[in-house]
Amino acid sequence: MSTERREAEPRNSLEVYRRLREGIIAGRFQSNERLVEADLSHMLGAGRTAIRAALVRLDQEGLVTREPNRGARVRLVSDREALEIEQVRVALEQLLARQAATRMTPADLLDLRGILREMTERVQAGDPLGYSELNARFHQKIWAIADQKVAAGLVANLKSQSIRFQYQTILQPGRPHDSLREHGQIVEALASGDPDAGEAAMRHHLRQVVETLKSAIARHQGR
Amino acid sequence: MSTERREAEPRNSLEVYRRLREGIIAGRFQSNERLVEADLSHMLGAGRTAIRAALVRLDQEGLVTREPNRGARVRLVSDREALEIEQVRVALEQLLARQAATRMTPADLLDLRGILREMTERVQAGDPLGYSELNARFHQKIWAIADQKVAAGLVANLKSQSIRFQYQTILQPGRPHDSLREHGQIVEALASGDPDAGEAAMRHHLRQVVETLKSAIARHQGR
DNA sequence: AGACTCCGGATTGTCGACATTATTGGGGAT
DNA sequence: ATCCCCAATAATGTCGACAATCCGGAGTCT
Repeated sequence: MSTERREAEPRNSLEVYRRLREGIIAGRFQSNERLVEADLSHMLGAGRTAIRAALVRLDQEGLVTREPNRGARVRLVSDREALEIEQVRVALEQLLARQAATRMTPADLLDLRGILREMTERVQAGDPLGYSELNARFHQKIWAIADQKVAAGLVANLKSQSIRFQYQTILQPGRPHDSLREHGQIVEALASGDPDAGEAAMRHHLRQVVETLKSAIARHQGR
Repeated sequence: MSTERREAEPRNSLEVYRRLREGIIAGRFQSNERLVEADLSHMLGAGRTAIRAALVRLDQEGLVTREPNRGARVRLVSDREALEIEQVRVALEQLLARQAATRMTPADLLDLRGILREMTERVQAGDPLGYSELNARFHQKIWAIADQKVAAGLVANLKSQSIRFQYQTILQPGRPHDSLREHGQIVEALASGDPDAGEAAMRHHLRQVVETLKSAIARHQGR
């Protein structure tokens, strides 16, 4: 068990949920680690009631698995499932890009170009982690433009589930360069206002991501 | 408050969850009806603890909304959101159809043709409700063939959320006939084993559904 | 009359205690 | 030594009681 000090009092169950969630996503728990209610209760300074409610939510959200009478653990998503998730992401982000193309304002375009410029800098600086961060912001910006809460919510949730694989693609040699080019194509397609073009550019980008992830996983397994 | 008799004892919280869920989907609660924990507790013969856990789950699932200190209600999905959900469904079912095309066995094809035949009978018999039921089975069969649990799970969940709109399209005059033809095209495309064709046929079908739903909602609002 | 305050009932949120269920480890029989 | 059974332990599941919060209405002041 970790020996972290007891954190400041949350006192309400929503706060507990947020902390646990954040902790899992940030990787402060081992994958598949058991989440014992009493331990968490002590660690977070909240009652078991709040912990339980949070675990139920996280279970439904897919970040945690709970077996009756056997407690909860951090959910370990398999390689296979990570690929499935990425394929769903392809489908959903196509929809979002399509919608974004028809709704984009000049201000949005400026924002996207700004992010793209920063991404270029990160690639030139050889900083894949910084690039990855900007990459996330890029896509989130598109979700915001598309204004489809349902799709955006699902994609965001899926992303949190597959967080363990987040650097599997961008750390492949040569990938940042290609990725950057694909993002440029997305911006241009969206700028044209053509939904089909936006969808196509996004599809092309994310299918590359899927392929890269596939080979990264295959290599990883053969080890 | 409803005056139903107290149902047989569930005693465990999973059972409570299932019953509540089933009750909401079956429409046994008014849309937007308050779900008072004490009432449900008495109605289902379970403790408030179990009720609470179930409500948390249903909240995360999108079937119920909970506001802090203000309790839970059956979630009312707006017309706008129903359209968003249907669009997401288009995206996901395209993926599923694409995958199904590459994985389908002769036995699967026979099953699909069988369902299609029954659907034809229902149309001829002028039985839109029976048709709707078979329609659901048709799509579920495709999900099973595709063997993509993530996508299938999301679609199923979305469907339960928009249950209130389930007959909005099929009850439109002329719609069963068109719908039947579209399903036939889907089967043929899948039979060819071509993923692009499968995806295209499904897209065509579901975009029709979206358009039909859109006009049904518009008509409904102008009333 | 209108707005404001404050009280009482109803409902949710939290806690601690207890019941129930899995797991683990030891002891004995074969 | 190996297997089986059972007790001890640890964790989860459930319940009842109490605290905190919200809502509506009566009463009051302007």
